[in-house]
Formats: sequence, C-alpha cells, structure tokens
Amino acid sequence: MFSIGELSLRTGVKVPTIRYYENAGLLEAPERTSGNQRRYSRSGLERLSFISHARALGLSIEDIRELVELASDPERPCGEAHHIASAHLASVRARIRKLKKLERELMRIVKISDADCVGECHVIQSLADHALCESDH
Amino acid sequence: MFSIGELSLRTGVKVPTIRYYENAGLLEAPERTSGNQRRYSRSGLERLSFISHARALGLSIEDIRELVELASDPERPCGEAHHIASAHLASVRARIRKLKKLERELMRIVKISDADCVGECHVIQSLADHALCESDH
DNA sequence: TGTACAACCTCCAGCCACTAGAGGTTCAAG
DNA sequence: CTTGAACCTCTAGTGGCTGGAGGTTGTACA
Repeated sequence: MFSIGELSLRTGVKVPTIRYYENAGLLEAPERTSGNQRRYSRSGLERLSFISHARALGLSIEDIRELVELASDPERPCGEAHHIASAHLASVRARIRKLKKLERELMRIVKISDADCVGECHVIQSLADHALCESDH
Repeated sequence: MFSIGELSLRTGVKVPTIRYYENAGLLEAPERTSGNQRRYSRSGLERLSFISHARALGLSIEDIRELVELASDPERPCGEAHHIASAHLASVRARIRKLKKLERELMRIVKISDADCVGECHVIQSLADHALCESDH
C-alpha cells in the first residue's frame, strides 16, 4: 500500500497531477484510510505508469481514457488500440514536418541577420514580410 | 480604413483573435468610428501580418510583444531580435528531436501490434511497460 | 427616409493539462 | 503526546485563443 507521495516518487508523476488524473477519470479512485488519505495498491501503481508513459508519448487525456477502457475490456482491445496508436503516430509525423518547415524558415531569418546586422533589422523585416517566406504556413 | 472584419479577411486572423491581440498589448488600439467600431489603417494591417506570421513560426505572445517593442525602437533592435529568433530556433530543434524519439517509439509499438494481433494487446502492453522502451522520456 | 440585417461592440466562460496556493486535517516518528 | 511533514479539498491561474449572450451600429436597398 502506497501513499500518494510514495506513488509520486515511484512514478515521477507529481502529487497534484495524480489527483488530477483521478478526477479526470483515468485513474481509479483508490481506497482511503480512516482519515481519508489515499492508499494505492500495486495495480494503481501500474495503471499510473501506463498513463504517465502514454502521456510521455504525447497521447491526449482523451486518448488515454479510451485506452484505459479498452485495457479493462479484453474482448475488444487490439484493433481500436492499434488505431489510436497509429493515428497518433501520424499526427506526430505531421508535427515533425511542420516543425522542419519552421526550422528552415528560422534558419534563413537568423542567417540573414547574422550576415548583415547593420541598419534595418532583418529579423523583424523577415517576420513582417510573409512574401519573403519560402514555404507556406 | 478597414473594419475589423476586413482586416480579418485580409490577414486570415479571426475577429476575436484580433481583439485578443489588442487586449494583450500586441496590436495598437485603432481609431474608432463615432459608433465605437474599430477602423484600421494600413499600418495596423502590417502590424497584424507581422504578429500572425510570427505566431505561425511558433513564437510566443511574450516573444512577439518584445519584438514589437524592439521594432518600434530603432535604437536597439537587431541584437535582441536576433537573440529571440535564434533561441526560438533552438527550441524548435529540441522539439523536433523529441518528436523523432516519439516517432521511433510509436513505430515500434504499432509494428509489434501489426505483426502479432492475437490474444493480449501489444499496444497496451507496450504502453504499460516503460522498460520496453528503447529511449528515455 | 425608413428598415432590415449583417457586422460590430463588451464581457464572460470554456478549452487542455496541469500547477500553485489557501486553509485545514492526519499520520508517524521520537 | 507533541511535532511537523504530508495529506485533504477547493479555487484560481497558466497560454492562446474561441464561442456565446445580449445589445448597438453601419450600410444597402425600397
């Protein structure tokens, strides 16, 4: 049996965040002591690790809620879980593509202002004039 | 002279967002008609384009506020503007690195569950067990 | 000149995923 | 039995908008 503080230490998830997950319906409400403090079992620890790992992978609370439900219903987990994971993979890839565009754009802006840093400021000029951009955004 | 709606059409920034920028101190409060409606000049349009472009590049409102101040003070813009832009470039690169790690991780999870989709769900298993991860996060 | 109605105004609430603080209670070590 | 760290609940704030309520103005047309 772990207190919320011990659980926090073991998982690296902050105490208020654990309570938040409970409130959001991701984490089952644990037993309480007679004095109303939370006491977690091993399964609570495992569930929290699951949530924390999924969050680290960037899945939304909503996605995780769904995965948690699937996990507790062994009849129909795999297809849908797979769907959630691969949808998320696609969105991660889209974000990478977008950030790479930004990277190129920013490199250009920074490089120009490196080369020629007198008079008018090129950073500000480049930011002001979208027409100078190489890609759309 | 543009109404707020025209400005919105020309820049692609939504009307409530324009008001939000004004409120946040990014966009100068424009003239008003006798009936209290906003009327923008060309310089307002340019300023909003600047903001919108900088946002599209992922700069924070706070960063943009600073750039806007720098832009209006031609004494000391370049060094600081360059600093903001290159700090942002660094953070974009960090985000790309992080997302690429996630991509690898998710690919692994999705691939496993592709290959072997019977019995226990591997998506959920992989998410639950951080020890299976190849990289830290 | 009157009227209809789209566009405008302000203010307030909500979104996500936490995080921080106030103010009070409980647990456990000494 | 006392101390004080850790716990409890509840509320509010973060960033960057977005949407709605309820009321006013601008403008095109009859």
